[in-house]
Amino acid sequence: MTLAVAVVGPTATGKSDLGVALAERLGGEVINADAMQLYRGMDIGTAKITLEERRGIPHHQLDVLDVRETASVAAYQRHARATIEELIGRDRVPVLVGGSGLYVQAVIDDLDFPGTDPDIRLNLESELDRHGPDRLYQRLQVADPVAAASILPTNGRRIVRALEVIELTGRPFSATLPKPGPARYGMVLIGLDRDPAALDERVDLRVDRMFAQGLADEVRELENQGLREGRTASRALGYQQVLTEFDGDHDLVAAAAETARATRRFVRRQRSWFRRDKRVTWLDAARPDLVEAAAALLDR
RNA sequence: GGCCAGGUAGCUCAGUUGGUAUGAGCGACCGCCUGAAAAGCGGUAGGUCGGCGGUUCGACCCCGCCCCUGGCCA
Repeated sequence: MTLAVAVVGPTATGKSDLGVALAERLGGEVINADAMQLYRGMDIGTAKITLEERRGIPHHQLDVLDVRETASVAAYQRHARATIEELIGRDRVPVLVGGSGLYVQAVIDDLDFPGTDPDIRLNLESELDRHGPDRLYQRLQVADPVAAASILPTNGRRIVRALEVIELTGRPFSATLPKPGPARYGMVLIGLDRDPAALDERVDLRVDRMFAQGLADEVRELENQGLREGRTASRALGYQQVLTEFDGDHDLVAAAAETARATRRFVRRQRSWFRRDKRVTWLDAARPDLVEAAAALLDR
């Protein structure tokens, strides 16, 4: 008897619907693993599933952050795991659904996040802003040659984090993802994908629909709630592009086109993230017997 | 029909005062990813420089003709 399942893969493939269907079938509940769906009020642009579409299935880790708050994998890991363990305790099947690869991995693999410090972080980041990554990278080469070897000299973000951890813990921070072993909670990983050209087309349609449904109004409303101060939320696909147009020509057609382009790029990054995880069994989301096929993977 | 501008990478365009195209942005493909991850970062492949002829040691660049696109004039 399978204890837990995760539905992963690129955006716009139909993960949310499959998640609900599986939860219904298995007596489960959904745990969101989508970084941007953590935010309250970001509904249209994140393609958040409606209450009706949830069909009574409880959804967790959804609408838990204010747009001004910065998301955090480490916090997500704690909360998602707590939720999953609570569900297991009640004999409910956890159905983890989402396309944020790092978030999924933080739940099912042994990732330990060594902490953070706002002051250290701020210092490093302002140094990055002022001088670029070169000298920070040189420091990293001295402090932790192993980490430096696995981080590109141009990747300011990773360099800053590595230096932060080293300064904070006094220990090296190789910052390499663990090799995937058996997934925590015995989780079965189902990957959902579609023919690339067909998915691109779906993305275009979905973006058009988002704008038709009032994405710009949603962004305007969230702007009043501090969206621009939100480090994570203001970068979300669609939101980012609309904000840019608010600052410029107010050309929503351009915003939509740019959102679609960026989303297609995102799809490719998601594929390359999940593709390498050999624990994932892939299903074509277009197959008519999708739910049955997915359910069949869980019988053993 | 005449005049002008233009035809260079899949797209939009730089460029070479004649010496094997440093091409750029976007796109495509591939990859990396430990507290912002819908973020951040990297790699690779694409060109008989519209066609044919000529001049030249050598032409994408000069000359001729032709084809195509856009504009103006008739």
